[in-house]
Amino acid sequence: MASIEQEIKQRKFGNELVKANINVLFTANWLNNRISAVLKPFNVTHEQFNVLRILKGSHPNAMCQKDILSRMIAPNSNVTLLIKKLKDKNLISVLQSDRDKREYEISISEKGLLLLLDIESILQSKVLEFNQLDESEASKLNSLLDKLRGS
Amino acid sequence: MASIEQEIKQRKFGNELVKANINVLFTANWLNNRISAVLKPFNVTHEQFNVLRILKGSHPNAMCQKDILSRMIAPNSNVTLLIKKLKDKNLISVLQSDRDKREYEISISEKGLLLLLDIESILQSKVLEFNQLDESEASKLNSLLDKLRGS
DNA sequence: CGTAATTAGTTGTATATACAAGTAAATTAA
DNA sequence: TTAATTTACTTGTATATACAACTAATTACG
Repeated sequence: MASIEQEIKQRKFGNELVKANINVLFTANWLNNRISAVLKPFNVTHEQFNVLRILKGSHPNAMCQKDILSRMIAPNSNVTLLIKKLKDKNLISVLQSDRDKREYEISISEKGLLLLLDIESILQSKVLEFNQLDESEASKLNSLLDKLRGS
Repeated sequence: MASIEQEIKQRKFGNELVKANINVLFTANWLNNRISAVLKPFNVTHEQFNVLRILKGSHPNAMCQKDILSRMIAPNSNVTLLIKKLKDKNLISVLQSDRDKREYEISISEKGLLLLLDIESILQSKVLEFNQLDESEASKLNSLLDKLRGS
C-alpha cells in the first residue's frame, strides 16, 4: 500500500485540502471494495448489509422505511427496491402498519440475524487485518472527518 | 452539520476504528453528493470529471486507457464506455495508436479544457465554502487516511 | 519461425443508482 | 367536514456499475 500520490500516480496536489478531499474519496472506494469482497460470497451488497445492521440495531423493534433511510450511510438508493431484495432473501420481514397504512413495519428475521453474525466475524478480522490505526488515531481521524463536513 | 453519530443516528459505535471506517464511507458519500451537484449543470458525472482532470494533467501528451485507469479515484467503471461518453461530447479526442494498434491515444480537447476551467473555479469556491479544515489539519487527515490503508 | 501467453481494449448482461413523477393515506385548516 | 397539503412509499426510466467472456494485437519462448 502507498500514499495517495503514489496510489493515483499524481505528482503534486494544489494543496493539502484538495488532496484530502481526493484522499477521502479514494480511501472510501478502497474500503468499499474490500468490504464488498467480504460480502460477495454471502450474496448481499454493501448497502443491503448496512440496512441489515441498522435493523439489527433496533431489533426486536421494527422500523419503517424513512427511519432506515435516515440511518443509512449512502441514503441515495431506491430503498423500496432494496427492501424488496432483502425480503426476497427472507432476511427481513415486512408488514403493513395498522397505525399508519402508508408505513411498513420492517424487522430483521432470524435468518438475517444469523447471516449478520457470520459476516461480522469475518469482516471484523479482515478490517483489523488492513486497518493500521490505533484507537487514538482513529479518534483523531473521526474528529477531522466531522470537521471537514463542518461539524 | 453534525458528528457522524448524529448524522446516521447511531447511538454508539463498537470502537473508534469501526466508527472511523463508517465515517470515511459517510464523508465520501457526502462529498460526492456535493461535487456531483456542482457538476450536474455541466452535464458531466463525477468520474467523467476525474478523467478530464487526469487528461489535463498529462496534456498536451496523450494517454491510453490503462494509464487513465491507473490514475482514477474509483477505477471500477467501464472505462471504454466512459471514454465514449466524453468523446461524444467532444471533450476529448481518441486516435488509434500507430505504435500499438490495440491502444488509443486519448487527449483532452480545447472544449474539454475550457469546461474544466469553468467547473474548477466554481468547485474551488464551493469546496472552500464547506471545508472547515486548515492546511495542517488537512495534512494530518491525509496521513491518517494513508495509514488507514496501510501506508 | 510458429505457437503460447500476455496485454489492451470491447461487448454483453445483470444489477444498482439517481431521480422525476405518481399514488394513496394522514394531517391541517378553512 | 371537506378540500388542500404533507407524508410515506412506489413506479418508471435513463444511466452507471460490476464483472465475466470475448477479440485482436503484441510479445515471449521452444
